Amino acid sequence: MHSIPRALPSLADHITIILSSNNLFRLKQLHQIHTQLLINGCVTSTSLLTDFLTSCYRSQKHQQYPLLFLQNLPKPDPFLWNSMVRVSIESENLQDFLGFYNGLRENNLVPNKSTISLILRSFASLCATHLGESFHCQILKMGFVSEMVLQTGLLDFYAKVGDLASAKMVFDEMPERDVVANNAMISALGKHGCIEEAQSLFDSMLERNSCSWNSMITCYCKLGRIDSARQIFDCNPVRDVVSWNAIIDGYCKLEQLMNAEELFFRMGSAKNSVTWNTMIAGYVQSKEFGRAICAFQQMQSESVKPTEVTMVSLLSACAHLGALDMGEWIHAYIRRKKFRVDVVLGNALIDMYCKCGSIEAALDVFYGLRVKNIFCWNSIIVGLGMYGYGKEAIDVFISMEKESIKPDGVTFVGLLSGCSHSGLMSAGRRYFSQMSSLYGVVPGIEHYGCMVDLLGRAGFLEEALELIKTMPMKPNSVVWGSLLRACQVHKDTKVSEQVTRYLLELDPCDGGNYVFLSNLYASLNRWDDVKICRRLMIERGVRKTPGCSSIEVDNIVHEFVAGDASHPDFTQINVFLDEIEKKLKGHGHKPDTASVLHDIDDEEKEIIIRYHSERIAVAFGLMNTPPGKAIRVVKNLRTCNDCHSALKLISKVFKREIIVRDRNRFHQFSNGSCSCKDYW
DNA sequence: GTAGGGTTAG
Repeated sequence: MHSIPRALPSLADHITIILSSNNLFRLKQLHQIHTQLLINGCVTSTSLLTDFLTSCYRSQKHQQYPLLFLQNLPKPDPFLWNSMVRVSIESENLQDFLGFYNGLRENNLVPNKSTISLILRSFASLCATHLGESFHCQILKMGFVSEMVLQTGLLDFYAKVGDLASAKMVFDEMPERDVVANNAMISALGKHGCIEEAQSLFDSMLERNSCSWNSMITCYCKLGRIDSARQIFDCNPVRDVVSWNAIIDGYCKLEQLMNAEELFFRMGSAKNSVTWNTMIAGYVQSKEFGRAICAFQQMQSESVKPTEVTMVSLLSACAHLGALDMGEWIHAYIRRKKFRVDVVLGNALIDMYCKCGSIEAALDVFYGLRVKNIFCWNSIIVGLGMYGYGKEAIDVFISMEKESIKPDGVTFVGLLSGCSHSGLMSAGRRYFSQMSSLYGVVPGIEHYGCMVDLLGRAGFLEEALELIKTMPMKPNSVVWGSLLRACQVHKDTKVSEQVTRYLLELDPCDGGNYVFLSNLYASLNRWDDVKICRRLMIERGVRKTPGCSSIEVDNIVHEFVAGDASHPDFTQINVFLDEIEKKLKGHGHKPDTASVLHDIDDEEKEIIIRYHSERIAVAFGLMNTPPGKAIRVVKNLRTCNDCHSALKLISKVFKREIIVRDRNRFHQFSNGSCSCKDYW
């Protein structure tokens, strides 16, 4: 009689202690509780138990435990089962979800309404079309037919997975439609571009709330019809913060930042975190990375709480800028604020670390992610390839296969370019031939591009040319460019001329092609052809993209454009560049001027090369960072031969690791050599 | 219910 009351508080205390100490890793204690609970016939408070089981599940160490526990209960508990179904689907773990869901059904229980809603929403966001469809059938069998909330959930599910026909069917079958259902249908129609139908449904509605208006704004924005969207925004009688956010986003998506900002500033203190996120994302989409970071600082000074979404945009900005310090700061901020690192944020971190030159940190994040989607796998495969870790990229691909993730076109771009950067000929050939036969991914022009690059670099110029001639699509300038580059590396001038003519025809506006061609002629001392090239550029109004390099020092990104003297420290940098040059010459460096466009004398050429933007950025880095700290530079173009060999030497002479991200890949210079093994 | 985020060959 009194043995149970005595056992109960101690049991509850036990759970509370474990929960509060955050120590869920003691299996022994778990078993103890488990046994006691079974003996007691589960009389502990359900909410405490729910906390306990969900914490177990979230702790990652004993994820299998809650299922075991529930299966062993003498009497099935609908609340506990429902909770676990919700927790597992919330963490986007379909396998666990199915385990709990099937367990629930096997115990003759039914999911409750809120569980069903959540499942439908999760299926929608996971695009789990088939699961959603079969779930729909089950809901019908369980007799939830006339529940308006669930029908709206179904409607929303079909809308999100892109099945407009089913959405319409659910909608038509609804005995009555409230404003919520109508709104869901409007947004479904809008997503499929059926704007006329959406508009007429909107016009026919007797009751409209702010969501109805906002859905219409979004519909027009999604179609790029910003003027119609603005009209609705302007005459919306129930304008709320969402209306503002929607229209601002519409402008951002069209890169009309001025219009977006005008509204943004007009909002004053009515801005919420979504408004800020929209604007920050807008800056990032328009490649205004610095302004994105400024906006974030302002957001903080106005005490608006940043969210996971803010972090994703900021990380993307860092990735583009190559701002590792800033990226690391954001990562620390994410940890400090205990933001949930889901697949999207996780991928943003992986991408940031990859693009900022810290592949180790990228791998850490990657392996730390419990749920990975195709984007995460692709990011890390592409990343490894960019560093010249082709073998490792293949290893990751193999484990991706083991986890039954189906590779897509991007995966193969990463894999093939990785093989190309590492000179893995046979692996590259094998994956190229397998991608359609074994994996069902039809090679696109980008995959042919990778193969041309792979073959060309390895010196199989004829085979590369043959591939271009037989490929099922018209070769573009990238493909010809790869071959041309290969011709240059292998000093083949026979194929080059033929290729260049195609190139200029295909892409008469790309300044890079002219420069390349001109340099090729220059290296052969064919100065008349150089002149023709330059004249063509002037005639066609094509300009060489100026080389631009950036380096982050103390959280500020400094940009240097080749030959540009506008940086405030320019004079000092210049003096230092002279010093570097002297030291390099002392170590036997001979300037290689082949990449200089102009027909000018050698001394002048050397000066032009010395002012290549990456050299300025590296000099600036050497001057402004403590000894031993790695120097990380991001360049918009490909590094020239001279800079490449100079940087190798600088890394040795100044005892600094230098990491340069150029247009194609990473170069890790250390103690006189480069990670690309001069194969780039 | 409405708003915000990620990978792609030279």
